[in-house]
Amino acid sequence: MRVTSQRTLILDITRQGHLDADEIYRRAREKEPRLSLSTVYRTLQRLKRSGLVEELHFDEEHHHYEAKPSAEHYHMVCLGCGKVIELHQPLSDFIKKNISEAKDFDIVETEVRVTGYCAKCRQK
Amino acid sequence: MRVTSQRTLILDITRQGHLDADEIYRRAREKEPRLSLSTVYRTLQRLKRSGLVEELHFDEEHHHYEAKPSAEHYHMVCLGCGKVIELHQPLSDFIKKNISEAKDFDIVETEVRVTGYCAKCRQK
DNA sequence: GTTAGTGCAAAGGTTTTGCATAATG
DNA sequence: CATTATGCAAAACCTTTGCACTAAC
Repeated sequence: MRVTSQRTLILDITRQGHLDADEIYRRAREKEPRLSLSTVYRTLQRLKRSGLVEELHFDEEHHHYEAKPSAEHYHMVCLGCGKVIELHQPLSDFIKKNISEAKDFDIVETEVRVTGYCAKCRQK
Repeated sequence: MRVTSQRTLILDITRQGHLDADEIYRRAREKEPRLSLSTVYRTLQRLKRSGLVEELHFDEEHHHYEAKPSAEHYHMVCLGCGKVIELHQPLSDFIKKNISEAKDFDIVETEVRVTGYCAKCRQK
């Protein structure tokens, strides 16, 4: 896998949080205006396969991406305002113990997505 | 919300497992050949909002849907063969206790998606 | 130099929308 | 009968692909 300026840039941007492909594209073009959207998609796929980037599935029609974080965390999506809150409670130990033993399954990744209402939206 | 033959049919099919919109469409047309794909999409959205149907996010580019099950369960997706295994271990109690207290968040739904390799694919 | 990656434009697939028609309560 | 849902066709949207060109190793 070759190191190109585009790949470095995209991976860097991916560290800014959970962004969708188009947002990554827009931010990347500020630094490298000739970058194409296809390269963004191709690169994200590659980074995902090589395990550097995680693909997230919120409730919207498209995916979001973020650099695979060193510290395990999950996401809560508010149905009221769309805000995404990061969850730093580790769950994977619990899930792994509970599941992989019982099911003989080799877990590579765990995504936990909780939807509901945040404190502010609950009041309304 | 009106009860129409299309809605009843779609909700019924949704009970056959986690299906994508197109598969639901194909199965539904066997019984009601004049049904349109737009109705399938519109109906799934409505059923989702009213809480009767759950939208699942596997690794593919499109969503899957299933009737909200009475018994809590989650999904393991095998990266080797694509098989989806249902997980009947309840996690939500653990998650709720761990999360909603700490974060003041009102949980409506929890999706847990585990990816990895099933017993067969692990051997290869 | 050979191979892999990029940009561009075009195609592919899925989902949404506008509008006239049909069906529900 | 008023209102909501449907079917159809077209549009919108996101993502992928083919190909000639460029850059990395």
